[in-house]
Amino acid sequence: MKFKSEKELLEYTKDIEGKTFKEIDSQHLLDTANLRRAKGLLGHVVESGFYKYPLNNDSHADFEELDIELKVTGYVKNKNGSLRAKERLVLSKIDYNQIVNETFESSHVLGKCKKMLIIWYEYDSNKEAKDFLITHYQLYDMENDLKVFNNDFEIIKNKVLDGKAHELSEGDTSYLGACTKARTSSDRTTQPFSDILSKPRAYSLKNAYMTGILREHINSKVITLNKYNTVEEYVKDKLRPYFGKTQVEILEKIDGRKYSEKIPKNISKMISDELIGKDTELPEKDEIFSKTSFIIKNLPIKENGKPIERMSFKTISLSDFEEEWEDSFWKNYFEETTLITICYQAVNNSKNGFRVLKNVKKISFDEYDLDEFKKTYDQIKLAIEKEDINLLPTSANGFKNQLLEIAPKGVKGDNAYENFFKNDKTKVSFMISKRLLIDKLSDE
DNA sequence: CTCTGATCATGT
DNA sequence: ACATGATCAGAG
Repeated sequence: MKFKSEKELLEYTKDIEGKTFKEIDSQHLLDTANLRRAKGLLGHVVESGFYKYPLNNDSHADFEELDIELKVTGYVKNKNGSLRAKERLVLSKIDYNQIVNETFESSHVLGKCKKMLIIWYEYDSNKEAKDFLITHYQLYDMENDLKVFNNDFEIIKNKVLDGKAHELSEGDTSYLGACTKARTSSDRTTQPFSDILSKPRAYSLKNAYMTGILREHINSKVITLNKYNTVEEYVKDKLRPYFGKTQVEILEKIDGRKYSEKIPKNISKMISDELIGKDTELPEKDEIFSKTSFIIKNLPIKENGKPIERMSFKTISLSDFEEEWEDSFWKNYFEETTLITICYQAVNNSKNGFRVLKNVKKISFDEYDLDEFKKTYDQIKLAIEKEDINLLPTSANGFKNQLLEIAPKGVKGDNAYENFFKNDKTKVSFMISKRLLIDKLSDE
């Protein structure tokens, strides 16, 4: 079937809403396939069954005459009813040897994926794939976020130019990710400015971005112009007037109160909440926040720039460890998230409250980090399996060169590690080790 | 000092 | 009432 115009294509596509894959599978692809791991199969079903296209693997856009690429992707319903993309959307492969000669405007990925018809279905772990329900479709155009894409593209390109393709991480960028794409985990490829072999990667629209555009589509929200290319840029902009000032000075400037006596323990957090915004308010402040996964962090550092503390993350619960690492929440979390770290320097070993706003650092995790984190994850699985507190990878009890630790959390009188094994009373969280932080902060 | 379990202040 | 982000504080 050929379409003469976008309008015609969209008109035809209307009928797909409300259908399950089984209902449109006129080529009976679902009958023979062994589901579950058959990636891309649902896309093929839509392509051949609904649009009556012969299956192709060439590099042309699916609706070639319109330069529109077809993408079929899932979302899940959160407990509170909101929707969230199930996965990142993988675009074309990154050719490390080519990217260095490209701009985003001239790139292969933009050529193929600038406009996409995205078909959304509701993923439901209790259903078989053939029964997933298609509920939305949208014509998506990268043009709307071109500034951010350009910036992301340059970040990826620059890493390759620096001979650091092997250090790429999805957390490096805002919307356009460089996700791993290998047939096997040992698959490696060359890069132009280093002899180190690198994991093959593909461009992707990051999970948080997909969630952003889905929600935008459903709420038909008016697109607010976004002023910033990265969260880091936003944060630096907001903090600009305060660099070189102490925490107490900054807070006094903001709220007019004096803090000479008792310093609130969370003074850095009070400042970042006020100047940058509380996490829940951020999506309204700038579009960049509703389409990226990031965390604003505060960190005290010494005069030599090294961290004074480890960095903590939210609590972990038993159910987080049911999956294998590859499919786990935490792998995805560390893979995709960017930590925007506001550093306060302890000049003359000054105490909390009297440290000076020094800089803002971006931290993301690469393959090496994730492989190390896996060890911690697997160790926790083991501890759970054996129900043995002593096996938990704490910093004291863990293994050598551990980058991800677990640490207690809670209130006075808690017995944190004991509680971890009682699902409903989690009192344990992840912390990344100082060693890793030192490494991350000294980058550049 | 560093290490590491414990605890605080606040938000939801 | 409990999770979160972050610092505190005793041991060594």
